[in-house]
Amino acid sequence: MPYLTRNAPKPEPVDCRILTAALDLFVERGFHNVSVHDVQKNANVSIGSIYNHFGGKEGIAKALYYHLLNEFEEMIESVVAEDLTNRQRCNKVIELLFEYTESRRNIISYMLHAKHREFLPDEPPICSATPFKAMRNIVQQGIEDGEIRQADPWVAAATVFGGAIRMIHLRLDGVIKEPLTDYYDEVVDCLWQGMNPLVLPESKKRQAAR
Amino acid sequence: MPYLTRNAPKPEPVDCRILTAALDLFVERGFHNVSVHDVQKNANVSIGSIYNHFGGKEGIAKALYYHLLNEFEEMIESVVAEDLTNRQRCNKVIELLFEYTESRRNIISYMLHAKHREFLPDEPPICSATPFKAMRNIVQQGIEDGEIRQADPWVAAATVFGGAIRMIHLRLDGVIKEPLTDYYDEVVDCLWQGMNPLVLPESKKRQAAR
DNA sequence: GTCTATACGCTGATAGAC
DNA sequence: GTCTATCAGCGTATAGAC
Repeated sequence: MPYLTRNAPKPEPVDCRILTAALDLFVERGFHNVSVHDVQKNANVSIGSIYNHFGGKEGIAKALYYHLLNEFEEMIESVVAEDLTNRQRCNKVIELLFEYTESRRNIISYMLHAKHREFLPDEPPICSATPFKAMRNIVQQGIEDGEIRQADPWVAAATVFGGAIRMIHLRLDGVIKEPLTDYYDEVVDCLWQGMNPLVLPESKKRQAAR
Repeated sequence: MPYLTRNAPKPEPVDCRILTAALDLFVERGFHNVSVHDVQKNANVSIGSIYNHFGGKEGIAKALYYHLLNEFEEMIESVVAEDLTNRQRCNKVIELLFEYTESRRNIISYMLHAKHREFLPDEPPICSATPFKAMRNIVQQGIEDGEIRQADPWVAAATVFGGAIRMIHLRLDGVIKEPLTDYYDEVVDCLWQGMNPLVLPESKKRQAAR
């Protein structure tokens, strides 16, 4: 199931209906503002089914989390598998994240916004989960291969993906009105070239030295 | 009250005790996992007082939000008031955000993590709030003055502050172990110079062209 | 303004028939 | 495995004394 996508089988099984309904509701209202009854109604299932399948509301959130994390991981892995430079891999990841923010908004929103500590008490935070580790690895490899500037691993990864992730947040919050894909080229340009002006006016050069 | 700081008056008034207790609890457990009784106990106040002062749990969250937003705004404004280039202002904002992530962790955490849509139904998302607007303005001014690379306003602002904000998230989640202030220099370096290696190996130049 | 005690609704969860 | 009906507990909010 590459790239977070998955052509759902025609007759959606019960599990799937529950997860889909829950995802939509969780994203729209927030985990704690959704009751099991809400999910039940939206999924056209009985409460009993929900408890049979997932053992409760937390169970749903948990399953959803691991499922999406897994799709996310496969997406990254498929990028790593391609024959690209690590810099190109970074760009590809950003491109895909932007695309999926547009086409599968709720998936991205759930993974990004959800405070997993609230329903996965002793789970490590999402930033240390494998897909994010894989993203850091790409950057790290890029540094070792001389394609990417030498820098502390955390700083490098945060710089490479931070701007894009920020754009995604702004888009999800409805602050940015245009599709993210429109911004892709400029985002990667700024990312690799830095925010220094191409030609620094003489008058500013001294002050900017700092 | 500059820079998010405020030397509290010795005998803390009731309102203040409630807000402080609520902030700590909200950050630690999440808004929905905190009951009014919890706040009451932690603040050494009665439930009645809470309802008299803030009208309920949402009222507390709301007051807290506006209060901190205000402090945040004053912090930005004080930076704008300084006699600096806009680039230096950006750096200063990042520096201060890093410092306060270390010294006043909960404030930053509340503003960054809290899903305000959940208790402020018809409030615009925080990213469009005035302090963030002010940050974008600094970048915009920098562009117009030729200190900062020409780019779409959203992209420029996201690139300038995205990496730093990402670092803050990682630090708040406990993924980064060292104080953020240790990373400041490298973060701004990467930000302004971009992630291209200073010397690109010949072998990579062709591929990296993309 | 502050407090205690109380009411009421909602929600997560279970029991038990089919 | 699926469903309906029902329970028990928590959490918000209020009433009313001080």
